[in-house]
Amino acid sequence: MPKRVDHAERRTEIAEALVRVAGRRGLHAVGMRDVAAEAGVSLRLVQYYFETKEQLLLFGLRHLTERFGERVSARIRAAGEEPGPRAMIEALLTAALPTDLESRTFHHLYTSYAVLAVHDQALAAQPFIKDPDAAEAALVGLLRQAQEAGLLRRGVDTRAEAVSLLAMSAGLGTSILVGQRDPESASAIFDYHLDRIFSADGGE
Amino acid sequence: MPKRVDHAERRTEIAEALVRVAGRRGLHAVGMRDVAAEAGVSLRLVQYYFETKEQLLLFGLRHLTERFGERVSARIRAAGEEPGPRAMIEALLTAALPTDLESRTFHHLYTSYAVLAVHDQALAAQPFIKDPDAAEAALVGLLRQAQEAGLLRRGVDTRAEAVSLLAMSAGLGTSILVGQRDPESASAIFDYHLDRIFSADGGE
DNA sequence: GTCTTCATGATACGACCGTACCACAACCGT
DNA sequence: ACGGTTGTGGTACGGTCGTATCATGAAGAC
Repeated sequence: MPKRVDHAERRTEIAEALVRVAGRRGLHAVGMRDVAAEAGVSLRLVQYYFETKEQLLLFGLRHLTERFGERVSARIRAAGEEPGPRAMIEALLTAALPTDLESRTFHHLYTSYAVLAVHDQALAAQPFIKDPDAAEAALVGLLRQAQEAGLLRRGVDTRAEAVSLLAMSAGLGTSILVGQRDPESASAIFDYHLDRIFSADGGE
Repeated sequence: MPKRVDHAERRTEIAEALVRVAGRRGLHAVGMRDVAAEAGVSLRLVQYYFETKEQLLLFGLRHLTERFGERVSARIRAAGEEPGPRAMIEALLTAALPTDLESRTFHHLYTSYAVLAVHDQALAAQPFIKDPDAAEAALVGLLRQAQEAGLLRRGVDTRAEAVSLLAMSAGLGTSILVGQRDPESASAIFDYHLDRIFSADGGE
């Protein structure tokens, strides 16, 4: 059986098994044996491709964020052939909400990692900083673009609005996750603010 | 030594030990033995006052939220003898930010509990719903009050603004917690929105 | 003054977890 | 052809964790 194997691919499969089982039972409840069983390989192999559990977790986090970033990008592209800035912003914000299983899992695990990162400097060095900064930059870019096109009301601070909308997205996402709020009401909140930011004649 | 002892008081002491050690090392890394050592009692006693670890965690969460609720209330009362609605709202929002050790611990542990609650129905039944709803109601009340006093700009939706501000508070809090943002910039965001919500002549 | 109940200590148990070790089969380079 | 590297399985080890058990001293009840 042992033919040469693509390590990167195997690591990805195992990382996806980690994400699946962690999404089902919670990251705190996941052991190497669970990941091995979910991936359909032996415990030894998980050890083989990831020397230690910490490395597995790190790789899992990176994989999770990459996959979700791609998903959000795809959603934005799917927002229309020639989407206006407002539609793109709305797509960006709602794509980040935990609506279906995949986005729920992402929110759940990303938050789990964030909590761990508070006391684990290896995790703290991971994309908790870089990744949201990229989202913020993208959102600021979209708002600036809309502003220069004259679509925004007077007095709008694009940076402050971008930060606010992303913080709201995170906060509302957690509320949805724990069942306090539903996705529709969160979307309504976004609409409220985009109505406020964009001119009445619409950015669509 | 064994004189009669106040169970409630003892449970509170142990719960505070739990909060302290969980704040230092993370909730996931806390065992009964750690709590016992932190509280200066034997492992057996922790078992005695809390039959099981789950009960300890539940009680710890309740204690944490109660204490923090009192803290926020105190901050609001301290916002001035006869504070305007805007000052009270600002106090409410900034008091919830993780600025010092206690508020950082609160944010950290509350988030930890929220993550656990995703798959633990005993935790899901805890104040994750009730507590933020109370905060939302309070904030809506303050905004309505300001609106009726003519302090708000036209077109402000008090419910939507309350939900947004609280979601922002949660989102910004997490950003601060993981070191992505500092408390001052978060306060600036609140100022930006309160400037927008309140009339130019000020609600102060 | 006994006797029950409360509070506390020490320690043992069983399970699980991450990691390490050992063995071996299959492939590749030479 | 063959020796060394690579991939894989099985399993054992040491530690920790939550919980259970046993024992016992001190305090209140009657």
